[in-house]
Amino acid sequence: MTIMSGEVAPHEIRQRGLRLTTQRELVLAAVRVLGHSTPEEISEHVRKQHPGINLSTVYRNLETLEKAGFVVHSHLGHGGATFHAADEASHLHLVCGTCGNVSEAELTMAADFVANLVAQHGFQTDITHFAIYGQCSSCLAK
Amino acid sequence: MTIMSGEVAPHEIRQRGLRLTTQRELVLAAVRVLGHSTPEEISEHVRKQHPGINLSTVYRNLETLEKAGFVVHSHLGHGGATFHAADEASHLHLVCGTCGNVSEAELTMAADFVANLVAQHGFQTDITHFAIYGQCSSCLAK
DNA sequence: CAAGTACTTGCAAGCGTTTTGCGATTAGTC
DNA sequence: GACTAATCGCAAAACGCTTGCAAGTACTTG
Repeated sequence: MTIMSGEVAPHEIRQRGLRLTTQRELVLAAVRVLGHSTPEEISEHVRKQHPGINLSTVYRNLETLEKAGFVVHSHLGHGGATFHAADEASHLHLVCGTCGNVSEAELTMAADFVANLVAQHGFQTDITHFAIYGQCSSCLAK
Repeated sequence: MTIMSGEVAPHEIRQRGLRLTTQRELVLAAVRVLGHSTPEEISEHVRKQHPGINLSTVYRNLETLEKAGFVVHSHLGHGGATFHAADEASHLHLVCGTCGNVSEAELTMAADFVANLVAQHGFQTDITHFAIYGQCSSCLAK
């Protein structure tokens, strides 16, 4: 098995006090394989191996897995949340309000900004959680 | 009438090519009075003067008023959008993921960050559109 | 100022997403 | 193997917002 399979070691789930179920294992594996993905996409992916899984089970497992620190969610656009593995290298999400495109930027771009907020407001920012909204270069050019 | 009433001059609506209706006038006035507010809150406020207004009318007017440049919306939390007057002094919104509190910060805090994104990605940011997510100082202290 | 037209409204229904109540099932424990 | 609490699937509901439609109204025009 390659890393891309999103392999889940059974004991890592139990180690954090969660029960190991087929559904939970597959939801975590799907998040790891898919990267940023919506609950809907995750459930579609899981259904390839476990056709019967219910969407509400996906939601409940995502919530449980997030509490246990396996996954995190962020808000990229105006729609729903997307989930990704907690240990996945994170980045900023630049959402273009005109064309809807989502591009990525290095976290270092925001380092000073984040430091400012800590220094002046005592606020510890997770800059990846919400999208950065604006206009992309190609839409600005029009 | 004081400024706090959110007074709407009839001709300012017509000047931008919109028809003047009681509902439209009251929706704009409500946004000006309430500051950041959800469509639901806006409709409740309007109903004090015009009980019959329908929520869909509020949504449609917010959309129209936004296109005409009277109001803008932003995404502060995980729920729906909030609206405020377009000419209201804008600021960053710091949303605490633990206590849910929303505080404000100066736009200047993000000036370098915004400049970076333009310089390196050609991306013109509206940093006020989505909330800045993290943990506030009092929640961090716990 | 009366008539026409395009815009706006209220209502009801619909839509996509997320949550919840509940009884049945199952994982982990003794 | 039996017990108990967690988890599951299902159905319904909640939520936030949108849309189709017929009736009503603001502005224009003659």
